[in-house]
Amino acid sequence: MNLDKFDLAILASLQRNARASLSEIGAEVGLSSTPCWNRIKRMEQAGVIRGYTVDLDPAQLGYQDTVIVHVTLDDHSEQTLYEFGRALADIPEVLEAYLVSGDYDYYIRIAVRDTRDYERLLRERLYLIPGIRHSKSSFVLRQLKQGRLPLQRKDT
Amino acid sequence: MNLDKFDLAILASLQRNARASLSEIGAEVGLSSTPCWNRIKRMEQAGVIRGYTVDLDPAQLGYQDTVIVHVTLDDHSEQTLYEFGRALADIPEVLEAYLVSGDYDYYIRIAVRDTRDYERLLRERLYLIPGIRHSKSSFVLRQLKQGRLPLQRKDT
DNA sequence: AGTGAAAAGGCTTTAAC
DNA sequence: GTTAAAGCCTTTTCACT
Repeated sequence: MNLDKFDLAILASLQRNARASLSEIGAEVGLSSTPCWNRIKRMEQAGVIRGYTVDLDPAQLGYQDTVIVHVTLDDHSEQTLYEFGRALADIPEVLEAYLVSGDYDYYIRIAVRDTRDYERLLRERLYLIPGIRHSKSSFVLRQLKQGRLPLQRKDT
Repeated sequence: MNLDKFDLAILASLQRNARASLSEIGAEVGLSSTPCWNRIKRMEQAGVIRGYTVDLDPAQLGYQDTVIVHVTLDDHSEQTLYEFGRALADIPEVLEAYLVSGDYDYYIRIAVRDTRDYERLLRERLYLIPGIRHSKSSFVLRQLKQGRLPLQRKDT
């Protein structure tokens, strides 16, 4: 899908505030609300826009800690991978999970209420998944950055 | 801040669709639009709601790959940490950065257009940051999960 | 606290450029 | 592709429970 500078400006505006009104967005990007609406619908249809969500403060919702877990599986068959993905999908505290190249097979980021909750999660959920050969946890001491996808034209 | 089941239901609704109207949210949670509006404003004020954003498809915006970089710094002084955080903040492709316990000091997730872009980023941006002792990159082969913070009462 | 109504404003469509 | 205008729906306030 081809996106011009107005589309990218609209996306950047939505990244900053997805609940802004169409006239606010239009004023930001230099367009009236009608073309903004048309462009947004087009991008939703095309799947460039996957949805709109809210940025919440984990600490105020009881999640004091973030843990990054590295996991290696016993074998690398498609079936094992699939089952591992399914098992992770069932654990609500798992916020991100990546299959990666390199020493470890998976990087998983989980939100935990505290260290007790972390211990419970590992014992009662993660370690019950069959096929885990090895895992290593790192507690997040500080989040240094939470960025948004940079939006600019490829040819600039 | 104390959140009751209605607050949590409103947040869950906003997680699913942050652009829903107040009447839609109200219908979902079993309230009229007025108390929904009041509760949302209260949660925005309190910082539970940090903002509203859009979920975009990175591939359609030209970012085909995700790389996770582990970085160790030369020393662990607060000043070095601060400067490293500042430098990362200036790199738009850095989407997440965590200071962690364990073998490595930082986990960084970056969005790259392709392997050439990755090489450029490392050489022209990341490796120019002073104080890096060691780093290791892992390419993401597949994203297995992208979850949202679980929202439920602590006492249930 | 919540509801419902009313005013103000914004969204979405149609039509015209 | 754009803008302008019309009708409708939503947001927001307010009075009342």
